[in-house]
Amino acid sequence: MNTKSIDYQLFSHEIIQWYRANPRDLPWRGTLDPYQIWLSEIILQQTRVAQGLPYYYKFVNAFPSVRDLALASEEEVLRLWQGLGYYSRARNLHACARFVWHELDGKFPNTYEKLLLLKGVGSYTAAAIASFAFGEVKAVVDGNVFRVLARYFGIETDIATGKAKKEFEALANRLIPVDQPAEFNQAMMDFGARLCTPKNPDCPSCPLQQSCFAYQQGMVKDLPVKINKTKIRERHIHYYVIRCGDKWVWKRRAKGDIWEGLYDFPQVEGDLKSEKMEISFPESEFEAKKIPKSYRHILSHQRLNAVFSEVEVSEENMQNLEDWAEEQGYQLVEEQRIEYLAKPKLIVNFLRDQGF
DNA sequence: GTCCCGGTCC
DNA sequence: GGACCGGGAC
Repeated sequence: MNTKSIDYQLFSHEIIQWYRANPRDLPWRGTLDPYQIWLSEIILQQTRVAQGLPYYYKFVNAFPSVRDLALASEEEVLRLWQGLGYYSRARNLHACARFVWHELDGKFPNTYEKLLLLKGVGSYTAAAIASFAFGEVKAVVDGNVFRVLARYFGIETDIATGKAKKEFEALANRLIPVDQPAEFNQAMMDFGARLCTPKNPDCPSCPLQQSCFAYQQGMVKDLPVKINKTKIRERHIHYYVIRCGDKWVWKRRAKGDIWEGLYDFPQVEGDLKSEKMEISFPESEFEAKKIPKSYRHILSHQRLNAVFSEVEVSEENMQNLEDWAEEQGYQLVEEQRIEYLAKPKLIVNFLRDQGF
């Protein structure tokens, strides 16, 4: 860190001044309702505002209060979350709403420490709710804050480490003014999202340029330091789309893999993109028709290569199919109910190509 | 296509 | 520290 004496007040003052002139107009700002603030923060975890915004509207519309969310089913919540990714957020959101409604008399915890005990609420989200809804003096540290502080103060600690988390939280909590914690937190995030951006930050119009370590040292593009060592796993999946009459065979994905709780199809997975990945039916031989188009679906840590085969089962084999599905833990779903299943993006894309 | 972005949990 | 998603910039 820059060891020259640090003017904490100058930094905080300038950030807040900048924010007052350049606030983002977001629907959850201006409310003090912890439910709406919590909802927006969970949706925005790992998600850009532009992507999260339509989901925020869908959710406040469908579930205007924590009670409405608590009384919904998990399937309903997952379906509304469909396409947003990181589905554990939706499962935790629902579990948390139930907890608040049934165990806490519908009242959100009102301190940072108590908020931290909620599922899906970590240090960032707890600080956000505590400061925005309850005026607690607790600094948020998200990706924006890491970047702004690393650049301005010249901190070279790898932000992927636990050490960095402690270090940046300590610094942010020294910077946050006791008389306007919420405004400071909003300001830091907006400043990082709109001016001090990851690529091509707008240094020429930055009010902190003169005292910014990175700018003065020509290190803006080198900070923050983030050592990415996530290795990407390649997977090959052969999906079987099995139909009988107007019923389709679906599989609810289990714990311990991607897309937990969402629906896709019976599948076989192989190391190579072998044509040999075949699903085994009990007795009858059903013909699988390969769909020519293959799909590549990229996650942060996996590359999925998916192919699909269609299996048309004649109606006289319905009972046979039902028995087999039951035994395998699959579900038969009528065609008109498919749109209500929560499905991964890959499956939504596939269905779209099939005309659904 | 390739690279980059981001909170919480286990 | 690694697993968890999808989209946007280039």
